[in-house]
Amino acid sequence: MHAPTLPELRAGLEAAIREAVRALHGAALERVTLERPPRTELGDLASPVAFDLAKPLKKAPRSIAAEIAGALHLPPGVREARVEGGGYLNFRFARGPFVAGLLGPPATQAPRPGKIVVEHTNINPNKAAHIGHLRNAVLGDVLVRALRFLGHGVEVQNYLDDTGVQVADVVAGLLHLGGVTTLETARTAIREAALPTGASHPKGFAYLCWDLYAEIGRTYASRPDTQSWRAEVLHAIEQGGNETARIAAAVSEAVSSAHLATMGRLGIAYDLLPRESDILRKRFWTRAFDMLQKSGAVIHETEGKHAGCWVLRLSESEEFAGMEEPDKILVRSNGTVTYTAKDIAYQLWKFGLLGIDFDYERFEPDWSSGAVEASEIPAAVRDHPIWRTAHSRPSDGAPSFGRADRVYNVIDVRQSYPQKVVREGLRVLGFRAEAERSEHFSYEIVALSPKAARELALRFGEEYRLSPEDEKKPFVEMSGRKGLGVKADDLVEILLERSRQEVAARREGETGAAEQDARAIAIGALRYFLLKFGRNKVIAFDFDEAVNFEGDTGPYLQYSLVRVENIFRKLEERGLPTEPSAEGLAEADWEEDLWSLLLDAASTSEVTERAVASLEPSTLARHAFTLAQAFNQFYHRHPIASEPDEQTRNRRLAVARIFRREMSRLLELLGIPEPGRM
RNA sequence: GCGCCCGUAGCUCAGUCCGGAUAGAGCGUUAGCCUCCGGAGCUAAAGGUCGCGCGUUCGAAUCGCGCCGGGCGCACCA
Repeated sequence: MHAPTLPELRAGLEAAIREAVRALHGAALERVTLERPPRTELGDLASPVAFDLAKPLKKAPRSIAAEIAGALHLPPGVREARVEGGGYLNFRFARGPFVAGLLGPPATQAPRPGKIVVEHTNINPNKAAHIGHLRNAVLGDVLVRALRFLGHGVEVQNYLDDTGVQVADVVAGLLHLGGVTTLETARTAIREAALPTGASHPKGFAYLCWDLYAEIGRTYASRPDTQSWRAEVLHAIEQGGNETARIAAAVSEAVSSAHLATMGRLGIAYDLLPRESDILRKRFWTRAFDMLQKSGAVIHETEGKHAGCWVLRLSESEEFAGMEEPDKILVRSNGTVTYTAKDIAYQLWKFGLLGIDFDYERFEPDWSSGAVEASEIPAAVRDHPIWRTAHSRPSDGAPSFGRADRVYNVIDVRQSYPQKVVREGLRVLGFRAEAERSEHFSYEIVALSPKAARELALRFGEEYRLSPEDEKKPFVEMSGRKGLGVKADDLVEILLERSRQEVAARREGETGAAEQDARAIAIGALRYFLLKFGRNKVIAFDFDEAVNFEGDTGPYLQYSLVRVENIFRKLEERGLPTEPSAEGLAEADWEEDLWSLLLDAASTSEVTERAVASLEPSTLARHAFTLAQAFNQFYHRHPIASEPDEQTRNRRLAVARIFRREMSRLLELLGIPEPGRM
C-alpha cells in the first residue's frame, strides 16, 4: 500500500473538510487552513476552520468543530480528528505507515514543463567581487537549486557589462596611472598582477583593479580635467578595432574569470555569460527599438526637457501613476542608448521574442585567480560547461539559450524602478504574459556596520576612515568607487583561517582531509550567513557575526550531519544493524519528540515550494536549522549504539536514517558542502 | 513631495503573505552536563508596552487608517 506523503495528507484533509462542511451546511469554504499546532501533543495538523464558520452559522466554534469531526470521512493515513481548545480540529496521522513511507525511496519530483532563466551575479568585470555580490550570487544559486529540485528546467545566466563606464574607468587607470601602453603590457600586468609603474597585488589582477578603480576615482575628483580620460576610453571601446578596446576586452575577461573562480569556490556555476558587447554587435537594441516604435509606446519628444530624446510613455500606466516625470528616456538626445533600453532588448531575447540570437562559444575560465586556488573549485563546478556569447567564430554544439517561459532577474532592491520599466517594455509590446513572468527577485544590500568599517580602516589605512556623517549612520553602504568594502575572497580567507584552526584543534596529524573539511566548513558558514536573513533585510555586515560557527550557523547544520554519520560508523564498528528493520515499526509507539522530528524531516518539498513561491530562500535555511536543532536534542536524549532494547534502537535508527537523508537534501539545496568529519 | 522596505528580548533575527492555542531562535549573561554515537553540542534561568495611536474582529505582532524613527528609490548614471 502506498504510504501518503505530507502534501498528500494535507490535500486529503482539505478535501475531507470541504466535503463535510458542504454536507452539513451546504457551504463552500473559501480556503481551508491547515497548520502545525504549537505542540505535537495537540496533533499533527490542525484547522481553525470552525472559527471562520462561527459567525455566519451563529454557533459556538466548538460545536461546529464537533459536528464537522462527526461528519468527516478521514482520508487514508489520518488516524483521528479531535476537537480541542476553543474549537480547533486537530488531526493525528497513522504514524506507522507514515514512517514506512519516509523510509522508502524519496518521492521524485516529476519534471515540470517550461524553461526558466535565472539571471544573477552580474558583476561589473572591473574589480574584485565584494560581499554584496556574494549575497546576490548565493540567493540566485539557491533559487536555481530549489527550482531544479522541484523539477524545473533552469538556465543560469550571468550578464557581463564589458563595455560600460566601470570597465572604462579601470582601463583609463591602467593607461594613465598604471603605465600600461599596449595590449602586450596589459597582458603582462594581468598575468603578473603588477603594473609597469610598480604597483602590484599578491591576490591577483582583480584585487589590483580594486585599488586602481578607487585611485582613478580619487584622481577624477582632485583633477577634474582627467575626466576626459573616461570619455576617450568609452569612445575607443565603442569604435573597436583599436588597442584600447583590446585592452578593455582583456581586462574584463580576466576579471570576470576571477569572479567565476570566486563563485566557483562557493559551488556556484553558470550556463551562459551574455556580454553587453555582443548585444551591441548584434544590434539587439535596433531590433527592439523597431518593435517599440511600431507599437507607438516609444515616441520622439520634440519639445520640453526631453526634446530630442526617444522616451517610453509610462504616464498612462497605473504602476507609474503619481510620478512627477513618469516617462523613461531610452535614447538620449545625442543618440546614445541608455542601459535600461538595452535591458529591454535583452529581456525580450530571454523570452525568445526578439527574433534574433547571439552566437556562442565555450569559455574556460582560469580557475586560479591569485585569491583562489584551482583545487578549491568543486568538480561539479569545474566540469560544468560554461558558454558565452561570441564575437566571432562561434563554437559548434551550443545548446539553445534563452526562449524562456519565465525569467527571474536577481538584482538588488535599488534597481526596482528600472526593472519595472523593463517589464513595462514587454507589456507595451503586447507581451502581457511574458511581462507577468518577468520577475524581479529583489533583495536588500549588504552594508557595513560602523564597527566593520572601523576594522577595515584599521586594516587598510586612513583613506577608508568614515566621514563624520557616515559615522552617525546605522550602517554604511559599500562603495567600489571609494574602494570601501569587504572583498569576497578576503572574507573566505578569514573564514578559512578560522575553520582550519578549529579543525586542527580537534584532530592531530592529518592534512589532506582536514583541509577539505576546513574548506567545507568555511563555505558552509559563509553561504548560511548570507541566506539566513530575509531578503528584505539589510545585512549590516559584522566580522564577528559572520565568522561565528556556533548556534544559528552553517557549521551547526553540518555538524548535525557529521554526527548522524558517526552514529552509523559506530553501529558498524559494533556489528549492529545500520538499516532499520520494517518489522515492528508499523505498530511502534512513537515518542513525541521523535515523531515531531519526523514531521519536520518530511516537509522538505513543502518548504522548498514555499521558498520559491515567496522568493525567500531564508525559509529553507531556517527550516534546516530547526531540523538540525531537533536532531541534536534527539542525539542527546536517545542514544542508539548503546541502547540495549532492540525495538527502541530500531525506532531511533529509523529516525536517524530519515534525518540523514533529508538533512543531506537540504544542505544540497542550500549549496552547503558536507564535511567528512568535524 | 510621491513610492517601496525596515522597526519584535541587551545585540542579530524568525513569526506578518493567509488574524487563532502560552510571541520563538541564535548570540551575549548566569548556573549546570563529557567513564556517553566526539561539547562546533545539550539542559535550565533571567530577559518582551511586538515603534506609537486609533479602528476592524469573538480574537491583532499579523488586517486598515494616521503618526514617529531609520534606509532606499523616483537621471539624457549603471
